[in-house]
Amino acid sequence: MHDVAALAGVSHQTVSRVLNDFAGVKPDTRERVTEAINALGYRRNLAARTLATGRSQSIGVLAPEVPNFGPMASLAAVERAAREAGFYSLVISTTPEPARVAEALDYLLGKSIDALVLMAQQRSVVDAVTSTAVGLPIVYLLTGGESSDWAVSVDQGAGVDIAVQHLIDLGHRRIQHIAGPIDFSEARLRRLAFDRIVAAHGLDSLPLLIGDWTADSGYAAALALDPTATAVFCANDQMAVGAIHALVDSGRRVPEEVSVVGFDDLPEAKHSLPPLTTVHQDFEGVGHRAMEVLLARLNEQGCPTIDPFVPWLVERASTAPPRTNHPT
Amino acid sequence: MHDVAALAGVSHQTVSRVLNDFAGVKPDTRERVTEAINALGYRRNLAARTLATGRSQSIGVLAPEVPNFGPMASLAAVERAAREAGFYSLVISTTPEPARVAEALDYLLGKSIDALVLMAQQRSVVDAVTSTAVGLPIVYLLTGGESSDWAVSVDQGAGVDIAVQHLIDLGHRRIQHIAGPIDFSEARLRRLAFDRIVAAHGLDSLPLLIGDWTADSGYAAALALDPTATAVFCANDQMAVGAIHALVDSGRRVPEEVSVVGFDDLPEAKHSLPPLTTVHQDFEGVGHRAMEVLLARLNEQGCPTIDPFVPWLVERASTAPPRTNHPT
DNA sequence: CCTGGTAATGTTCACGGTAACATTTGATGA
DNA sequence: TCATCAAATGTTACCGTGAACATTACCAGG
Repeated sequence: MHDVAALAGVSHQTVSRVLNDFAGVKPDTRERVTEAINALGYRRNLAARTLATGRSQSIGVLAPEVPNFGPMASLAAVERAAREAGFYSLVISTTPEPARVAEALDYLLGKSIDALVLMAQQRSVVDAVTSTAVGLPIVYLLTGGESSDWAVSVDQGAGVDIAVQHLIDLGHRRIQHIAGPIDFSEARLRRLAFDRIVAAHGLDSLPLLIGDWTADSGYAAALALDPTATAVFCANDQMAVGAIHALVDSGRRVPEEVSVVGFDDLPEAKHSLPPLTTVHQDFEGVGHRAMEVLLARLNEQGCPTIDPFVPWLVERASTAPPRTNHPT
Repeated sequence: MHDVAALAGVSHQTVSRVLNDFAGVKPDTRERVTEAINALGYRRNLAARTLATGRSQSIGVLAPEVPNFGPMASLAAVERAAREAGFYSLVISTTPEPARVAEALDYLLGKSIDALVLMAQQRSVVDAVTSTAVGLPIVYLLTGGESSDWAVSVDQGAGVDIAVQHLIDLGHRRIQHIAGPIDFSEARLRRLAFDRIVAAHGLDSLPLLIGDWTADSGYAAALALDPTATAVFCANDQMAVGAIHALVDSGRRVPEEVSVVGFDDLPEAKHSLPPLTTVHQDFEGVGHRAMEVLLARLNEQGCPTIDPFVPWLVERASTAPPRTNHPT
């Protein structure tokens, strides 16, 4: 910066003023400085800037390490919104072990982040962070609405309700659930909601199947499907795709013999065969909203209520009335 | 740090030595300092450290903004390998416009990154970077092997060859290609390789169809498929899935009437109906190798040859001999 | 012509670490 | 006992920027 100042014949502070768009710099001075900057290919040192100001103009994002479509879409939206607001995002992905979370958090705090977006699918991650983080605005994402303050979330219960209600409306009474890993908040919430609505309608309770979000695990789980079940509600689309494959492999037709519902509405869901009936979540909306909330918080504007996003049903060909109940 | 030093009754420099694991600190002094650190919840300021040392112990990663599975998998591998080597990764994703790329690069350089991993799917991005970046070790990823120096890549030509050869071996002679966006190096390379092998075998050249990597675009492209084509080679799995959907929708059976081959071998490819014959790429391997190369470069160890990864064919049910050529 | 005031610019210091060098401490052997 | 030397620790300067304050330039009005 001093080189630039020397070349432009001004002090380094004037250069700083030009860089930061301060008023009160004569146009021709400004131009001389700009020229010098370009001539020298000067680029300001952000570490020094951060050190001097105490702020880094960047928000930390603690993200899950497993790159699933949903979190990635939300993450991308967060990053875009951050950039549009003049912030850079410092993303660090971590597995949910407390030690790893603490380490990641240490790094982010050491980098003087101005705020934190916590994309935590597991309760343990939230706990690890809340026990550490201090004096920073935080917004929670993907927690399934468990922590109420400053949490942007999708109403999982509502999503499950419309999906299962759809099956019930079609006439299904033996519906089985393939859940995600139980340590995931979303998996737990979906499972609880499923149990609740099944009980509310007095349907038979079939054994719970558990997968790990992958299509492979959905395939494996569906092989163990109750032979009398006429419908499967899968906790995500990938498992649903795997389940359909398993059902077809074992000679059961979808949707004629077994209906399958997914959750997420991945871009590929509509091109699966049969096209997958599923619950649409606005991943990008969640990410975008999270940044809105965070910015409001940074500007000290109170943000009283954060309504959860309400997902909706996308009805496709993987669901149909059960044969057994409604013979043609 | 001075507070810590005061509490432990030593100088700040001794604290620094403890933090950096320097030899020559008496065990009990070290312990006192450690205690003081914990007592005060002290965390060192990385901006100051970076400013003082000139290095940030972090490598910048310029990644594409569209979160496709492949790049994401490679990215995750890069991050993991970086962390294992004691580096943090500073990921910034950008669209390919030169201005945006330059901006992203500016940010990374301003952050004093020690090296750069460039995940560039488009030539324009590579150009924008090479015209700017100076004095930094760079490794190129996903460029399809176009820039020869320090580029880690998958041999696209080999992948296309095995895929198309497979179709030819089955007896297909009218094979159409659904390519990705032509500004993507990978799309271009696959298309060129396809043209080459088709010409080499003297097969008929059918009109080129172009998609944008999405299943939707694959669906749209396949609707325009040549009626006489007996096989489609798609530049990625998502478009292949969309293509199968379109073919089935228009009453053509897969693989009985039309064979479909994809590229990438996404985790879901094997659960598509019919399971997708495709070319497997080792995305994680590429990411991992990129970091190996980068570390070797940082340590001034010459890294003479970087062999491209060779993809392989995964044969599944979406391909079969053509009916017309080999009537049963 | 001088005064007052504002716009433009310059000077100094601090941010929180690390590196280089300076100093103190403590053990060893003549 | 003291010289010697290495180990342990302390002191000082500096990294590149921005904030606060100091200064200079310039203009208008009495």
